[in-house]
Amino acid sequence: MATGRTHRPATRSRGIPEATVARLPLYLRALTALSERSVPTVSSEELAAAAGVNSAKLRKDFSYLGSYGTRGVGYDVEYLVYQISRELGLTQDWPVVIVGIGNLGAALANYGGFASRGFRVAALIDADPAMAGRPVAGIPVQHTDELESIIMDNGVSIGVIATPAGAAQQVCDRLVAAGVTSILNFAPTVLSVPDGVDVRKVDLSIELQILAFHEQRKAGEEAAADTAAAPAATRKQSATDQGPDGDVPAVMPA
Amino acid sequence: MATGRTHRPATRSRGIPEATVARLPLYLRALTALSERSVPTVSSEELAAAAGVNSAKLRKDFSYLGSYGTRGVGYDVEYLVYQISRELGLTQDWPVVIVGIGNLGAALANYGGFASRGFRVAALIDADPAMAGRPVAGIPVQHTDELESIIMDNGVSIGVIATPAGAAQQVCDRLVAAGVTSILNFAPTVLSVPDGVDVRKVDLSIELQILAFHEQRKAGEEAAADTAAAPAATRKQSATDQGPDGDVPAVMPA
DNA sequence: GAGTGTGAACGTCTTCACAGCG
DNA sequence: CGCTGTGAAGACGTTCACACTC
Repeated sequence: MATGRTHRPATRSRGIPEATVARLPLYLRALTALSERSVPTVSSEELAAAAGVNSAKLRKDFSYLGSYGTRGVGYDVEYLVYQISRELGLTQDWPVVIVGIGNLGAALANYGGFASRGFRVAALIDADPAMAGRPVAGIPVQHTDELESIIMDNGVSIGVIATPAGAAQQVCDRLVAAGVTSILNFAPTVLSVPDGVDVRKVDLSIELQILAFHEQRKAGEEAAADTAAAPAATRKQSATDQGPDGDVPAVMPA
Repeated sequence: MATGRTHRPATRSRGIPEATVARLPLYLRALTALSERSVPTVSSEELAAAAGVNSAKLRKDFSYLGSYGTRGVGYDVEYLVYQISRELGLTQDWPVVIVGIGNLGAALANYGGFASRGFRVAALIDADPAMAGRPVAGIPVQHTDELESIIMDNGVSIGVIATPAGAAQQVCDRLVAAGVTSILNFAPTVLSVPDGVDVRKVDLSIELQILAFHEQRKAGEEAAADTAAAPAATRKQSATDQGPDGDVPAVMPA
C-alpha cells in the first residue's frame, strides 16, 4: 500500500509553521487583488487589513519566508505574489480529480477559484452510470470504474471527495492505492489513510454547530453587556483569527 | 504600550476553549453513530479513535464540560450525546437562511447534515428574479427584496452566504442590519462586520492551496526517506488534528 | 520618519503521567 | 484492575515593543 514514509521529526527545522501556511493563501488573495489594481507596494498594515489579520502576525509570517520587504516602504506586490505562490507550490500545475458529482461536486467543478490558482480539474468521477458522459462545467463525467486509470494517466496527486459519507472511505482507499497523496474531504466522515497521505476536511455541519455554540452564548449574555471597552459600532475584520483550529480538519503530514 | 492592555480578562471563568468547542461536533457525530448501533458506553480510547483524535485530548475536552464519565467504565453514550448537544446549543431550533442559490447554495440546501442537527432551512434567497418561486430542495427560492422581512419574521440569527464574492459584503451588511449575528461565509472575501457578530469562513481554494504546499514538500523529500520508526502500512486517523487553524477563518465573538 | 524584522513575553493547546475512584 | 479526570510540562502560536534599515 503506501510507501513507508518517514516520521515527522517534530521540529521541522526548515519548516514554516502550519498556522502561517494556512494564512498564506489569504495574503495571496489580497495581494492578487492589489496587483490587479496595479498597486506597486503595500505596507504590512494595509495588507493585514485587507487579509483580515493584524500586522504583527503578518510580518512574523513573512519573516519565515525571508526578508522580502523594504524598511520604511513596505512590500513589492508583484514580488510577494511570486514568492508566496512559489512557497505554496502554485507555480506548478496540479491536476485534481473530483469524485462524487452531486450538487456539491458540481459546485466544486464550477468553482472558479481552482483554475485561477494552479489547479486544473483533470476529471469528474461518479458512481452513477446515468451520469457518465454528461458534461458538468464543460467536463464529461466518467464512471468510477475509470478511477485508477484516470489517476495514473494524469499523474493526479490531489483528490477531492464529495460523495455521500458511506462511500467516502472506499473512494479514499482507491484514490490512495492509485497514487493520490493529498485529499480534500467533504464527506462527513473521519477518513483513515496510510502515513504520508494528507487529509483536510471541510464539514459544513460542524461549522454551523460552532456558530450555534457562540450564538447560544450571546443570548445568555444579554444582561451584563458592558465591561470596559466595547464601542458598539466598531467595524472589525472578520477573518482575523479563527479559533484554534480544530474546525476543519486536518493536515496529517507523513 | 507597555503594561496592562485591557484585553479579554484572560481567564474566561466559565469558558470552554475554542479548540475544544471545535471538536465537540466531531465527538457528537461519533457518539450519534454509536447511539444508532445501541452501544451503551464507550471508553475515551474507543471514542477518540472514532472521532480521529487522541484519548488524552478527548478526556481533557470532556473535563471542561464536567465529569460525565465513570472511572473504570467509560462514558454513557446517550447521556454524553445530550450533554454535548446542550452545550452546543443544538437542543433548540436554529432557523437558517441561505443566500445565493447557485450550485453551492443548492448543495447546501440539499445537505442532510443540517436538519439532523438543530438546523432548519427557513428560506433560500437569490438575487436572480428568474429563480424566484422555483423550488430547490423542496423550498421555494425567494427574491433578495424579501431578505429583511424573512429574517425578522422568522427570527433568524444565522445566515449562510453562498453568493459570488462581489455580492458577499453587501449581503452580509443586509443580514446583519436585519438581525443576523452569526454568518457562515463561503464567498472568497474577507467580510467586515460589527462587534458582536461572528463570522466563520469556508474557503475551498484555500484548502487546496494548503494541500498543494504539503504535496510540494513531499516531492522534495523523496530522497532522505528513512529515519527510525516508519511502519509502512500504519493506518492513521486523519481528522486528528488539523493544523493550527487559521485556515478557515474565524470566530469573532463580541 | 516610516515601516520592516525579530527577540522575548505571553497566552493557548496538547501531551504526559499518574492520582483517585468505581 | 481499568479508566477517568487533571495538574504539570512542553510545544505551539500570537502579540509586544523596539532596534535597525531605507
